[in-house]
Amino acid sequence: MTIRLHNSKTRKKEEFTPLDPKNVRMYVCGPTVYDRAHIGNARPVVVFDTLFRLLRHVYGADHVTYVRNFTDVDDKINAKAAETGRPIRDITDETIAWYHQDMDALGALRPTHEPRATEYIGPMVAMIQTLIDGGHAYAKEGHVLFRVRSYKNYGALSGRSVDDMIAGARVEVAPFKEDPMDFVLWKPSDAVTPGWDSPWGYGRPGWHIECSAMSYELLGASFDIHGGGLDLQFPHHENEIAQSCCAHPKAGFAKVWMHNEMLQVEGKKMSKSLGNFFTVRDLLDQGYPGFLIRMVFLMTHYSKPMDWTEAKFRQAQNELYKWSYWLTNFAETKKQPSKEIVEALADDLNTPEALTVLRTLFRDGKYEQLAADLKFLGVWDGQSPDQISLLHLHNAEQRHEISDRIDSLLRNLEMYRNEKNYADADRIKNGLIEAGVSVQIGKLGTSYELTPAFDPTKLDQIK
RNA sequence: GGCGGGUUGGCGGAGAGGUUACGCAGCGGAUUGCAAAUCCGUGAAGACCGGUUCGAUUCCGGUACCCGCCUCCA
Repeated sequence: MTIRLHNSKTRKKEEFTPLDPKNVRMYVCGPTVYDRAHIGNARPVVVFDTLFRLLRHVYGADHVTYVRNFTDVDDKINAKAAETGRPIRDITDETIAWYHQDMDALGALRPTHEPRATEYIGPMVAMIQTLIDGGHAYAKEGHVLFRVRSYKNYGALSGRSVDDMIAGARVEVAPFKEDPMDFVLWKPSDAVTPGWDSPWGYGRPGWHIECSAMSYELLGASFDIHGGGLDLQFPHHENEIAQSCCAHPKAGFAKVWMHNEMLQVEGKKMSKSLGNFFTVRDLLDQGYPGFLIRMVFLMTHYSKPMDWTEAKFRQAQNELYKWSYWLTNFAETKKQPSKEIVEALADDLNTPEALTVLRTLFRDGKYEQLAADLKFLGVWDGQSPDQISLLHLHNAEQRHEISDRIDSLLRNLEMYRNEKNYADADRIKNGLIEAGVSVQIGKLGTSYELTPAFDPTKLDQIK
């Protein structure tokens, strides 16, 4: 099995060859933990979880190490602490727990390691010292700055030159900077901001150094894949490369860089002011099942901008709903994923192609394989049609009541049909259809399915 | 202003220099008391302008529009 991945660094699709097939190593930039993850935050999680699943399948579950960090020292967290009066650790612990709940719901496997930045201050300080010793960084006025001009390849990842960026003239020019593009490795803290003692005084790390330090500690100076959202390509990843490559000049740092494109909502950039901002938790609470949210993500290739729309969700729901009727016996299947689905993912994570594979399996009646492939993708894990369609019904008691009500209506419908009283039969049938219940009248009897449009309140209007 | 990406049929969305993507919706048929479901069949595209080529939606250049980053908002 050959995996091919688009490498942002070379801008080409390349054959993936692990440095060590017994230990394939991937690092993905994780969240800053100050609030619930929004829907855009979830895209890289699902994208790289899909890659994680593929790598585990190809190289073996015990031969893949996936690291995703938690940034738990950050000015947004400090601001939240100041605003609420709560200790920082409370806020970050709570947010991490939320993150786990929400991402678990999307079917994302937990990474092998989820390091917190605050637990790696020592390695960060050590790396900063190495950079200073090597002439790549300098301390000034309690700050330590990375000397961008000392790394000749700076800008290679994002296709920019230092001179072009300065011409853009939007960089902060602080008096303690030798060059406007130099960025902070360490900055001073006051009495109310979190800080640690260091050779340069009491302070806290800049944003970028944590990923360089933690990837080094957990994956080594060279590893296979580094991922994250496209928005991180510059400056974050560019700075990571500069730091890591200058601190460990003989190593290659990440071989393959992968960036997922951004997410929009109903055709617009998600923003609080447009009112199209929502969190994963908002969707889950409204009854959008996590596995369907995941399926919506898989409908668009990771390298393309993705639009979250209600219509797209409905499409995913309808499709999975249709399939789920044939999968009830295969909830526990141990069948391996099909060659076709693995090949689709191996081709630069072509998840839309993977969905086409699923449709072909369905069309050909290969239901157990369909179940196995859905499980492999993390899109379905034995959910019944009702769990896919009953959006707003969470409690079993309600469900039971509704099911009794529909059964009773169907008994009346059958009675009228036996009497050839088609007027009354149609009245009930149309009422059920109006309520979003799909009615099937066959020679052997009458049955029904709840469609995604099901609205229980409309059942009461049927006389 | 600088850099990067995108633009495919009514909608979603891929691959491939030349042969049906696929799904949804539509249309026709089988079936049905009528429907639904199912099955069979079917129309529909490649932003615009040039270039390369025997041939381009697929390669190259330009234009328009959209998006992202350059501002520690993913």
